[in-house]
Amino acid sequence: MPAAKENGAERILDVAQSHIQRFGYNGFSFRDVAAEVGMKSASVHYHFPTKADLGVAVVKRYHEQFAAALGGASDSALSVEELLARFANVYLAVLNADQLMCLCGMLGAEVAALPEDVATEVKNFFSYSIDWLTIVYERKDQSNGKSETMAPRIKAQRHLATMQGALILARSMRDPKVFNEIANAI
Amino acid sequence: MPAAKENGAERILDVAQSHIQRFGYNGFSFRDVAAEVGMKSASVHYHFPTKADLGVAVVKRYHEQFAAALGGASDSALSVEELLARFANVYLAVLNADQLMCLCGMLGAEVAALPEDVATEVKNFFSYSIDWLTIVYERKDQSNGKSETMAPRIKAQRHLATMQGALILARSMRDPKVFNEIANAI
DNA sequence: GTCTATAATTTGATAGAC
DNA sequence: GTCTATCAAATTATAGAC
Repeated sequence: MPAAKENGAERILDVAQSHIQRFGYNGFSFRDVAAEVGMKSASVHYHFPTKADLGVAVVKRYHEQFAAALGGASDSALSVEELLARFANVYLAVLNADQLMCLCGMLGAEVAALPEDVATEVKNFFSYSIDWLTIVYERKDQSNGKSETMAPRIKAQRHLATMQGALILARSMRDPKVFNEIANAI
Repeated sequence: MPAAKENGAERILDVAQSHIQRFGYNGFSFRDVAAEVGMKSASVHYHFPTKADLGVAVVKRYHEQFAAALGGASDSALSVEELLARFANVYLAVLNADQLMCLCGMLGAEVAALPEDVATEVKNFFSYSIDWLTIVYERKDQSNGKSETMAPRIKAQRHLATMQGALILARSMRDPKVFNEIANAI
């Protein structure tokens, strides 16, 4: 959520994130970002010396914002259904923004082409997401008494995979409804 | 499946496909492909004048090979379970090859950065995949009598999304097991 | 912090010899 | 069908003035 007044570094992060979500890590340049922010590429290098530095900063900030939007998974004030709905809504906000991929869904696909620092941050984001969902599914299993055959962590992985794939499908089919249909089907 | 003896165009398609699956459309160059094939970039341009031409050819061939490996979805000699297992096995072969993305999963993420011709072929591939899975889920609904609330097409979309997302997760986590766990959980 | 200028490399693509 | 040679543009990155 871009605040009303942002410093140069923040505006660069906003634009860089949007470009990565649209075109991928290899699909944007310092000049692209600089032009949209309203400065020259040398000024972007002042804030983020290398492209890997910029990539790492974008992913770290995204991770933090994502965690803030999700809140705690063991928050007992919310039901399991409310927590999963919140998770879906965070993804829905991403898609509706401008038919964007999840930042880390995009970078996850490209992971073999990323600087190692950036790839590590992407892994951290997914680890966090799986941990969050695992806690929710553990609570779900506890609440309904029947013995579950599938481990909560596997359910969490499947849940996350379905959301990421739904974003790819919706974009590829050029039909945002596809995401909603899949998200509601989970 | 690269045959023992291939002409220049086929070898180029093999290498280009592998590079796209690893690094994405913006992550490979004519020179990269030429070097691995053992020729010069000008020779690649002889076979595929533009990068978009090469991209379209790669996706079309992938689509054909995928369809051949899947076979007919209404093939009554196979059970619904066998058909879904076959679908999963085609994806598994992709991942095991060398921790690759599905070609169209990668291109689907990058769709906003693709030439329109290539984006159209990606959409065709996903339309085909959803149609194939929809037929299988229709048969499944017919065989077990209970009234289903979720339309077969929605189930098909969800199934496909989960497979694509599972490839992203497995690569990002650098753990191929993740794909198997998710695929078995469907 | 932002600029101009520029270096060093890579990229997609073409011309023309063999 | 493949090569050498080359081009024009774009890319990441740096040096130094303001």
